[in-house]
Amino acid sequence: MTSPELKPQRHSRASGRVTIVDVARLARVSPMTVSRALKTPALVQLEARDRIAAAIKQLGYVPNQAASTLASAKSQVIGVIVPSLSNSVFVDTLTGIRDSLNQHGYKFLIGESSYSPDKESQLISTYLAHAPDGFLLSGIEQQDALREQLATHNVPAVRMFDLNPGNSEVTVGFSHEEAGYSIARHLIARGYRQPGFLGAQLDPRMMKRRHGFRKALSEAGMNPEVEVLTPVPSTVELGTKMLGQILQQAPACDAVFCCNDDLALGVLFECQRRGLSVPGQMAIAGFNDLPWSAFANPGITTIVTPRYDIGFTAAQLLIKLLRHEPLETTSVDLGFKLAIRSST
Amino acid sequence: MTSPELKPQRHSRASGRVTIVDVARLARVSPMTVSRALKTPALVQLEARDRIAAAIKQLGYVPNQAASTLASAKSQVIGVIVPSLSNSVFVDTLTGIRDSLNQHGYKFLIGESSYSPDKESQLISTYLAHAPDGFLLSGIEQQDALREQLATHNVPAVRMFDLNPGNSEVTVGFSHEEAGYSIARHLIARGYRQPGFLGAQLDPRMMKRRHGFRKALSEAGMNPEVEVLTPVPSTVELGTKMLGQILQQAPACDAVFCCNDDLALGVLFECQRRGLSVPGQMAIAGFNDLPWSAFANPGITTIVTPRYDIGFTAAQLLIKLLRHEPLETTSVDLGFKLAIRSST
DNA sequence: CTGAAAGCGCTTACAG
DNA sequence: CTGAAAGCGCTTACAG
Repeated sequence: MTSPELKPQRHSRASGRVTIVDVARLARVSPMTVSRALKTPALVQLEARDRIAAAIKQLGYVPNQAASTLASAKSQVIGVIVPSLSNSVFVDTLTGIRDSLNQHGYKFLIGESSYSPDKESQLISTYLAHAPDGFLLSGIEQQDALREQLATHNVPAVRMFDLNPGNSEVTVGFSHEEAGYSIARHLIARGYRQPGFLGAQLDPRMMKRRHGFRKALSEAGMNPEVEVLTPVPSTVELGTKMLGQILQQAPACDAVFCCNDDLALGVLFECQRRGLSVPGQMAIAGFNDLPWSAFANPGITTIVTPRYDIGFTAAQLLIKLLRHEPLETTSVDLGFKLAIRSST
Repeated sequence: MTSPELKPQRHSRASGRVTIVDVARLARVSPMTVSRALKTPALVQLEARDRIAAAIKQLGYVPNQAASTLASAKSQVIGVIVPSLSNSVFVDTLTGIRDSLNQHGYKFLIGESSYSPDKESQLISTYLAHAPDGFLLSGIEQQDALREQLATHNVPAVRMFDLNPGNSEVTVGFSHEEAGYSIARHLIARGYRQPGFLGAQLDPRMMKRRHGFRKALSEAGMNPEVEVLTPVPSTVELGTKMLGQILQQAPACDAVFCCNDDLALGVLFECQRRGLSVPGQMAIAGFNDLPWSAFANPGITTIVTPRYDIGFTAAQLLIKLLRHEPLETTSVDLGFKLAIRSST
């Protein structure tokens, strides 16, 4: 006969995983002391610390982040939303964010909004389930519903790539309008008579660059209406097509400002194909200073954007917010640089 | 006198967050039924389901992923490690992974190993704290310690970008050696006498492409020793420099195989600058078919790699593994295509 | 400097 | 189809 005391065991849910309790037992301390040794070692006696370290190593202990998040209501995760990963501009920003967050033990979840406000809101809803400590968002044109959602969940956010003076939302970027303005001023100073604008994607920041560009032309008494706009993403291929389109519209066009360098590269290739000398018959200016721009033939005049620094600075500001440290300003202008090269 | 029963409340840790209990109360069901309505709605009566949905909406309830992960030991998170995010090849793979995982409710953590096995192991250790359900790794040359770690934690992994026939590790990619071989065969068939090799990064897959390239030259009785190798990452700028280096080493070199298209673009610009006609005086072949390759002037001959499909397929296989479904094969060869254009 | 108790918000494993 | 109880592995809030 089997013992009637030997009931089948209920609720056996052990994951087999090594836990803080196992480490504590081996190191002959309480679980609480192991937790302290990991988070605030200064509060734990050196001897105990050594025994704990040895036990962790021997057992191959890895802390369970889910348990930590649940108990502390802090996830050490930052949600990052960028418009696109195919655009190396945003990858550079992610690198800046990573370099900044890694120093402070934060991880990040990367989301790609494809420039869609709806998708951005949706991603943020999904990420909220992971209880992120904060968000890094792209642009300043978020939907009201999104603002409410962030406020309800009490999650701080920093906006990147634009400026937002006079607004309480923390923003890190530069003035796209001024950048477009300065390209136009440069082309005017060089003596081009009919500069045109090539715009893709048509996101808000691109439209601001366009606005600055048109403003400078108008101020100089020149025609600001020479342009080709399309909502599709900018690529080299698109640039090759847009050159033909703008020349058809304005045969006298002698310079183009491309809203991104990949468009500019496409224009350059197409000029070569058509036997148009650059900058003699067609000047080309781009935007962002992508890695190849300086090495093209000829080198492409462009706006150097501080995208790595935008990511790094935005992350630093977010960490300050999380620590409730005071900020000097809510709108950080990192500026831009006009790089004049042989294409204009 | 104040009542002696009114003790100060201990252990008040309420986060203020809306929980499943709040939803349950409002919907007049148990928390368990709310949980079921979310995960397995078919098991919940339609009326209850409607009341729960209304309560969720009214309260703005968002499930706490940390609590779910802790209770179920399933995180719905996949760890993805790629060598580099600056290389658009891997970004395309991430897009494929995303398209595949999103269908099944998984999120993913992206790590960048910078082609370093040490960094890869380190990232995986960090990610293990998040209890990922699985990993998608790049390459087949992982360290033994890493294999052990994955085995200990019982986390399945799929390798990407290479082949691994006869091995039990699941791998999705194509043969880099065959790709290098086919580029060499093409250059030989076109009549080039002294093809050279330009290699950057020197990662294992690049070395396999080189091996295939050299093998074809040797078989044809040609000199396989014309090459420039450097461990730095491939860029357009690097390509402009490497052309000079290989011409110095072998002035008769009349064709180059670049281990990546950005190198090829740099070579093209430098040829233009030096007045070398392409392909007349110098033929150029690249690798990967980056977005601009077809639109350069001339279009660049290259190997079209199935990088989106690699990501998509690898994620599909991982999901099968997680569901303990049988796989037909452990090494999936997605192949490659030789795109012959005007540069060769 | 250390530890016992309680709780974070879910899901598992039952029982009905 | 539904629910009460227990537990996942940590950290908080005390008390010493």
